[in-house]
Amino acid sequence: MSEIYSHGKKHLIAVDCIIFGFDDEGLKLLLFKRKVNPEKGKWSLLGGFINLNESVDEAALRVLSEITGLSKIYLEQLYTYGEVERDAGARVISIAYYALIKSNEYSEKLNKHHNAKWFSIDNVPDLIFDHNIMVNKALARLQRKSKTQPIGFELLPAKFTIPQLQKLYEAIFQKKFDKRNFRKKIISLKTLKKYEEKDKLNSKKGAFLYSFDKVKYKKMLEKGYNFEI
Amino acid sequence: MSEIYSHGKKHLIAVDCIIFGFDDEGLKLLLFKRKVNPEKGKWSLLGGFINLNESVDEAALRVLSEITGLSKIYLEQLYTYGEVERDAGARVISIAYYALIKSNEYSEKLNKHHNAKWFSIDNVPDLIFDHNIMVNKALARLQRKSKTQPIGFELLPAKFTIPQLQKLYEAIFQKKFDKRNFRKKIISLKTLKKYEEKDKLNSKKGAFLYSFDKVKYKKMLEKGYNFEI
DNA sequence: CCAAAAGTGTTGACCGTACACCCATGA
DNA sequence: TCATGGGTGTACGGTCAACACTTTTGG
Repeated sequence: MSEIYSHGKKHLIAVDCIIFGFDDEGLKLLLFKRKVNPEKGKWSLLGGFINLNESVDEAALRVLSEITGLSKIYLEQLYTYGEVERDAGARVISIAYYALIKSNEYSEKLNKHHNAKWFSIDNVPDLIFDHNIMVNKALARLQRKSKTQPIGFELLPAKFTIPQLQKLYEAIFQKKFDKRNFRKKIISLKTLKKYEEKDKLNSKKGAFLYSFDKVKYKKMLEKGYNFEI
Repeated sequence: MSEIYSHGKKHLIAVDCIIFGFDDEGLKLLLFKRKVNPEKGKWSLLGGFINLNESVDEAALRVLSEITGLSKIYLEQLYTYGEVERDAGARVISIAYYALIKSNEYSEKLNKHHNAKWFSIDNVPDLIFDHNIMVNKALARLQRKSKTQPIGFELLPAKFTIPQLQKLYEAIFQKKFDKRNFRKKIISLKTLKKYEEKDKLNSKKGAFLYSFDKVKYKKMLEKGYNFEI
């Protein structure tokens, strides 16, 4: 090893995951009751240290799948937090990731086992360290990305209705949309496939089911379409 | 220290800086000839290890100001690169930052001393490790941010002309704009202050000088203005 | 039969884009 | 006087935002 490397100081590096979910009640955040000191018993994001033989992305994926049991998760690096005193226990640099989980693929049983709980995005409790800052940044990122890319689909089941999709976007952007304009915009993207089936869970009339056409979406992205609503 | 921290493995953490500059010839990148093995003699980004007693942001700023002699630099964290084998010399996790430098405040003499050289953004050589990937991501970020925030100003002297500003935006977005539309858009933002002086370096007629009004700009950002051209 | 959610079109305002000529001046 | 870059206005088309009524059907 070149001498320059031996002069570098070594650090503890963690990953912390902001886990978003979505259901009838709106956008949710999965939080965990901390099991160790300091700050034992307080709510926190899911975290873990990075091993020597895994990449940072792999570490985030490992931590997530250990807890959720899911392997196909939308996961994206958010930001790295490196203040010296950010963690009261030791100097730890934390690389934050955010994940989007399809709630219908996630088992609620896991929560009791891990002391976890879903919180509504507009009712997030005080979290340890700088975790509230991470959550705010993740929400801002989700909003920004949703304007140009349909990542919101990652939070919905494979088949969904347009009113359901609208509720998702209203939850992400925290504002209401006109349903005629919303439908018009979504349809104009030509990336939805309509089914004959209806979902009657939320209304007597029933709403047609749609799915998302990934091939058409990729073409759309290349052309530089703007998903803004 | 809680037991959990002592189980974490420690890593070498570096910062790497993508340094942008701008002059008559266009958008530039400051690159350095590597002085150590492996890859000695190849071009690379400016980098350094993070000390135990400094935050990650502070480390990036320290590395930058050691080289450029500048202290007021626009600096923003870009992304963290954590593949196990990304650095051929050792397992190093690198936190990339990008910097915008006003070329008139930067002394060209510094370059010889540090084996550094400015490269045109559309003529970047092969760099060590994953540094080309970092550069591409930084340019994409600069483009995206420039659509909603006038960070391009960080690359210009305090007083500049509108044709100069247009050249900067054309360099960032790598495409030409209609000068009437550009001027109209920029003026409509109402964040420029016009001076009576003219700059005659680039034309016989001379172009009026402007400066950027940060107070008006901040108000604009709160209202959510779109800087897109 | 009625409550509740799904579905449907039109219009005006604004913004982005395309486009051509005159002005000032140093050489 | 002329070559060079600086400066100016208008018209079209597309996208966003506002707005109200009909349809379906389970209870």
